[in-house]
Formats: sequence, structure tokens, C-alpha cells
Amino acid sequence: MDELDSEILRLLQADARLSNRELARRLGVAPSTCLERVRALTRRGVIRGYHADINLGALNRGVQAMISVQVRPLSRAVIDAFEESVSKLPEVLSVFVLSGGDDFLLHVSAQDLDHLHAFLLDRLSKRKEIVGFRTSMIFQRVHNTVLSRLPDPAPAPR
Amino acid sequence: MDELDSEILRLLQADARLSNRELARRLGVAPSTCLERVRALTRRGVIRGYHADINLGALNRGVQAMISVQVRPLSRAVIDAFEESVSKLPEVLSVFVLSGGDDFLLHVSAQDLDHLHAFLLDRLSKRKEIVGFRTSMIFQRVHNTVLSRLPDPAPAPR
DNA sequence: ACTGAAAATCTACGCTC
DNA sequence: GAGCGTAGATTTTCAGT
Repeated sequence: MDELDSEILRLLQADARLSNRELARRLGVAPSTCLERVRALTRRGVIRGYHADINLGALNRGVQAMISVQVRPLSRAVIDAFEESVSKLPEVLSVFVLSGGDDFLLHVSAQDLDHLHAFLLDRLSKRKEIVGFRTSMIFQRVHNTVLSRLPDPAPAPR
Repeated sequence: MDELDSEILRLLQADARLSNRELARRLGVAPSTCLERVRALTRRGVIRGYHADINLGALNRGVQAMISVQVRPLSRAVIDAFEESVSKLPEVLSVFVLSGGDDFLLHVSAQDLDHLHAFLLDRLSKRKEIVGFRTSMIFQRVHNTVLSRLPDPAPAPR
């Protein structure tokens, strides 16, 4: 992971459809060099994929919410099963497994408030393992699509 | 937004680097047709961009947390300023503006626990408008990168 | 890591329905 | 207006250096 790799990641995070040629031009290297770097980053799992970012409104998902969930018993089996099944629901954008007061955070979207309400009642309230959940509406979201590499951690003192 | 458009969105969410030719082949239409559809979707703002998905570990961001924040006074000026400045911090992946008990939710990443701690102390604790915050570690995240269009809302009764 | 050339793809434009 | 096919321009890809 040298400077060139970091720059490639930066540019592809900003625009995944950059042609290899254009990428190479901006980095000041030959296209073949650039191509090999991108392939190596993909092979190593640093680049995990390329995804189009779609306007949620156009997908009939004008309403977003965060739902914090507590489940019991707090066993691996319950947690894994909950995460697995809930992440398949069409309304669910992301599932976070947390420490602390809540066990899960669900980022969901729905057509409107009625559908969100229906989702809460039909998909969550019925689950036996859920002992409580709290819903917060999302008014706005700012997403950082381009992430820089953070400085290396300082070595542990000895 | 017909069936063809929805399919295009689905395929480009799964793999934004699909060639137009391959996209057309999978949809059973001519490449020129496909290209025009994609352009129209982009022009209308349905497609907002294309982003590479990078392994956070490779960016020295092995640790993730959710931070719920309460600010006062709850005025537009305070909210806008907080959102604006916090979204620029390199550790911040996403900022959610919420209703309910908390005003913001910050999704952040850091090199390790030490750096996360430093972030909390140096970047949040010092802010006068913050009256409280609570940090939850993220053990795991499942992200739905391919979102289908939800059914149209039923028309309002009259 | 670069160069060059063959293969594949992109995309503008004129055509048909 | 929406989709199609073609051809010229561009890009990708992979030798060889």
C-alpha cells in the first residue's frame, strides 16, 4: 500500500467508472501499470466491489429510519439468526451488530410512514427474541464516499 | 421507471463496472438502447454516482463505532453547523440527522481503540454545543448494496 | 514499469417501427 | 419517441522489453 495505491483507491471511490486510461493519466503512470495495481488491489481484497449509488426516492424509499433493537437471550445463535434473517428484508439497508446498550441497529427505508409503521409491526414486533426496540426517523444523511487512509498506528511502547 | 430501468439499477448496484455491452446483453436490448437509458437515469438524478467499495481495514480503519449525540440549543444554525463540520472529519463515514431522543448519529472509523478514544476526547468532548453523547462499538456490519424498488404506495383513500 | 499492437468496447448518428 | 445497427474513435489487454 504505497502512495500510488492510496491514490487509486481515492479516485475509484470518487468515481468507479473512471476508465483505466484516465486513471493512469491522472496518476502519471502507464495504463498497464495502473491496471496491474488495480488488479492486485482487487485480488488482495482491498477493493471489494463497485456499486452504483441510487437515489432512494426513485426506489420508492423516501422515508428512512434507524431502529435500535435489543434481543434476548444474547447468545451467538440468536444474534446470528437475527442478523441473517433481518438483513434479507427488502426494507433493510444495513444491519449493525453493536456493543453497549443496544444489540443491533437497523438502517431501513420505506415508501412512507405507513409502510414504515407496517414494517415495525409486521416484521419486528412479532419476533419473540426482540425484547425492545426504538425507532428514530432520519431527516438527513451525509455520506462520505471517499475515505482516505488513516495514518499508521504508532508502534506500541515497550 | 419501467421494468428495464429497474433492472439496470439492480445490475449497476451489484457491479458498477459492467460494460454497457454486457449490461445490454443481460437485459436483452441493444447497447445503444441501454446507453440511452443509463444516460436518462443519470440525467434525472436517479443514478447519483459510482463508488468503489474499499475494505476499511486496508485504510487503517479497523475499528468502527456509532456515536449518538445530543446538541443544544436545537436550532437550525446549530444543527447545520454541527453537521457540516463533523462530516468533514476524516474518521466520520456518515452523519445521520435524527428525530427522537438523539439529534445525530455518527458512524465513524479509526485505526484502533486508542485513536477512537482520542477522537471522542479531542473532536467531540470539546464542543460546546454537545450536551451528551454515547458510543457503541460496531462488531459487524451487513450492508445491502443492491436495493430493489419497493412497490408503489397505495393511493390515498378518498 | 513501459511500449505497442490486436481485440474488445464505446458511442454518435441515421434508420425503422 | 423509443429502440436498433453500424462504423469510427477509444479503451482494454497482453506480449515483449
